[in-house]
Amino acid sequence: MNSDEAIPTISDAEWEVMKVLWDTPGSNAPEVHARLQDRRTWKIRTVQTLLGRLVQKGALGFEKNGREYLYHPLFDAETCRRAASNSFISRVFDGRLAPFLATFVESTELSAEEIDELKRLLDEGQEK
Amino acid sequence: MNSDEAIPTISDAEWEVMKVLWDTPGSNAPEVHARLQDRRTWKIRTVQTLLGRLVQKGALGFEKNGREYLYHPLFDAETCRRAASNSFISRVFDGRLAPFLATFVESTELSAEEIDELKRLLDEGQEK
DNA sequence: TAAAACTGATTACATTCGTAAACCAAGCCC
DNA sequence: GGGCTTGGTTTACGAATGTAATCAGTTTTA
Repeated sequence: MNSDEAIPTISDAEWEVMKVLWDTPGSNAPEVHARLQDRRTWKIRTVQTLLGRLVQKGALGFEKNGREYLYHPLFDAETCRRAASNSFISRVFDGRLAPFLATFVESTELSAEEIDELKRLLDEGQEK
Repeated sequence: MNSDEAIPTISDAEWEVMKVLWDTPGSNAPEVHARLQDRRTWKIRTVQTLLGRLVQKGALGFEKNGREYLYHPLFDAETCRRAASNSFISRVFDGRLAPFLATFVESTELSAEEIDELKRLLDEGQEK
């Protein structure tokens, strides 16, 4: 799994494809297409275009297996999510996490259970 | 301040302009340009284009003052940030906030002070 | 009052993105 | 063995984005 190279920028539509391949790496285009059925109404051509672009960007790799291509992520999900999060927080919240979290807390979009879970997470972080 | 209408989608570059106008609403193009000097090397033409697009999108309004236009946001910052955050979290984290926060906690990108602040925020949310 | 300076409007142009259709090669079916 | 099916490659095309240059109107200035 690559970790040194610059993490490519992944577009909205491309995220869906990446998520499928993190879940089941080594899928070919029809398989990815099938696994997106419930969320997106994309034609298989659309999925192939996205796969091709992700390969070009260096986000995906593939091996040929006979005439089919088996795609797999070149970066793990954590790495990509972290990069996207940092970029988002810095763009919208000037890099400050607290105001971001405050947005959710104040708008009561969090259940009591979620709040507990988040507090537990923070506790764990503090112990390290 | 508008709050009923659909919140427009604001692009990366446009966020910078919005942030200036939330800070000092009623600025004209040259003023916005000046306030961006430290962060961006945009020409004033670029800033004017962004202002125009934001007006078109319904994110900004303006009044004429003689020959100059004074721009002001039509949505408050909280509203826009919340919309952007929801969209981001649902795109990248399938709508679940905990994994997002875990990303930051695990990567030790948070100082002890920040963790304390976040916990305090969560406590406040819980009291409501 | 004619030129200079300031401000906004219109037009431009290359990239990226969303969404494919068209085209082509390799197996498979009869 | 010549289509039909399946899988991938190339090309397309409009909207959004980043980044302006040019044009035009107004006010100030020499």
